[in-house]
Amino acid sequence: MNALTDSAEKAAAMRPVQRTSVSDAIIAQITDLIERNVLKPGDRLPPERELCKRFQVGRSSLREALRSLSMMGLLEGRVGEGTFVCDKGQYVERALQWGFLLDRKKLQDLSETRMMLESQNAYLAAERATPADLAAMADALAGMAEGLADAGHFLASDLQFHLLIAQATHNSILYSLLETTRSYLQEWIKESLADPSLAEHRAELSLAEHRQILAALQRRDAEAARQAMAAHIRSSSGDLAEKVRG
Amino acid sequence: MNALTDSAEKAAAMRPVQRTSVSDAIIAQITDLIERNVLKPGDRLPPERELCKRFQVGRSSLREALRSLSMMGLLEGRVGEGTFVCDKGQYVERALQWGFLLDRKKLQDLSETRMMLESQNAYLAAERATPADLAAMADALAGMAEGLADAGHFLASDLQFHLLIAQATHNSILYSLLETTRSYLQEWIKESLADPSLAEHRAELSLAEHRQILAALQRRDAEAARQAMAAHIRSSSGDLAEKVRG
DNA sequence: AATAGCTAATGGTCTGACCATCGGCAAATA
DNA sequence: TATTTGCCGATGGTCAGACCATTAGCTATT
Repeated sequence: MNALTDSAEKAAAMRPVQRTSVSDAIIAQITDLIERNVLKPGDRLPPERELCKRFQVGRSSLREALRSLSMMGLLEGRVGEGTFVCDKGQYVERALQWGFLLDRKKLQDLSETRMMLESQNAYLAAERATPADLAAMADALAGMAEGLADAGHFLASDLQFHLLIAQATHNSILYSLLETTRSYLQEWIKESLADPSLAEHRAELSLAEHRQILAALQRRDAEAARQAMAAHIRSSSGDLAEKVRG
Repeated sequence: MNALTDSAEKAAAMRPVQRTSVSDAIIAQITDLIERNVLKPGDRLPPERELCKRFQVGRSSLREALRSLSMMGLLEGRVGEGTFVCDKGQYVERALQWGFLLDRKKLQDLSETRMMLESQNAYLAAERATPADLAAMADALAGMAEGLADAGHFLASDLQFHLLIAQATHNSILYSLLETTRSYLQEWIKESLADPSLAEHRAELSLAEHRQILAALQRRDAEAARQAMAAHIRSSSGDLAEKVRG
């Protein structure tokens, strides 16, 4: 054995050297620029070939960095136009999305999660919704009433109503989570309403349930809003659950 | 004006073509393989040059894909050895790198989201926890009691207790969400406990609160469990909230 | 005035090359 | 024999140059 490897003190004294990859360095720089607001949302970056000269790196390394930043939702590349800073500051939201990207297929779990998010959002929205928020919800509800015959129109207004509630919480993360879970379930929701025998009855019932929710929100009755939303999801996902099991 | 552009029907009939980039296609394929567990954590991918032949793409595109996957914490490249599939835990570590992107509003939102997840998980856990789950929680609680003096030990057991509750919901998505939100807040939680003047008092208080939660879970009293958890989070995040505002 | 065609700029992709590092093996060494 | 040293092939990391598809903006034609 070497004497050095035996000496815990000396071994501790020399740490592994810091080996930073070129791409990581570029990522760090650009991220820093965005964070310090030197690069503002919507701004256009210099062309790749010029960035190569500035950073003194090859185009491969630069592109790997830009690609990663695009994947994180910080940048967006458009052919023939340039590379732009994204306006949506969805850093965290995007990351949370990755979190359960791997074990989807758990429709049941997802449905339960959605129910919890929706009802809790209703609770918070009752406390925080501005008059403008409530007005927008009323509009969406009117849209649903108009679209009773048109499934597409009805569903769009339905979705909008739920998203408006999430928006009224004024919590971007809760909104993003609901949006994501909802988007995963959207396919099945569509299918369940595609059945013409159920559609009409369900649409009317759904409309009534939404009215109750909105009424609770307008009364600022958080607990009632939560329960109304929970009841709505339960009733509307009943067919869905059967479909999943069948 | 062209007649076609005036015709809403015909315009609606032809949608924009789907232009999928090569890298995105590779990312989708590899992600899918990992999801379906064909590629297990620790597995080694074929060399880049061979992947190029298999995917029939250039090395640039392949590397941009691998780079993005590495950035998301799914893969890890080691020079001279190969590219390996990460276990899911490594993802959090990478994600923390972006922790500084959190502004105050986001931090508050995240904290609120966590509170909602924790309390709702407690509710569900009260209904579903198995005897084994409850025993594990009791162990974690004992660990906290042991570590009253050792902040590191205490915090570890604390975290474990909360994760065990999430696990007891037997809902993988809720667990994953809580795990992620928690990991983001972990460093701030650490900071707030780092203040020695507060630490001792808070630790004892925290222990008592955890005992109440566990008691509610053992009684299968879902509502009590939720409220106990909510109270705990409120009390333990009080200092945190002040730190954020200051 | 509107349209079609041209041109330059730009991101996307491919190829081939070189480098630094790592694992393993054989030769040299004690 | 056991350990160390040096070498070699494989592999990820990086670079440079080229070509392609798309886009915006300009120009000439109608």
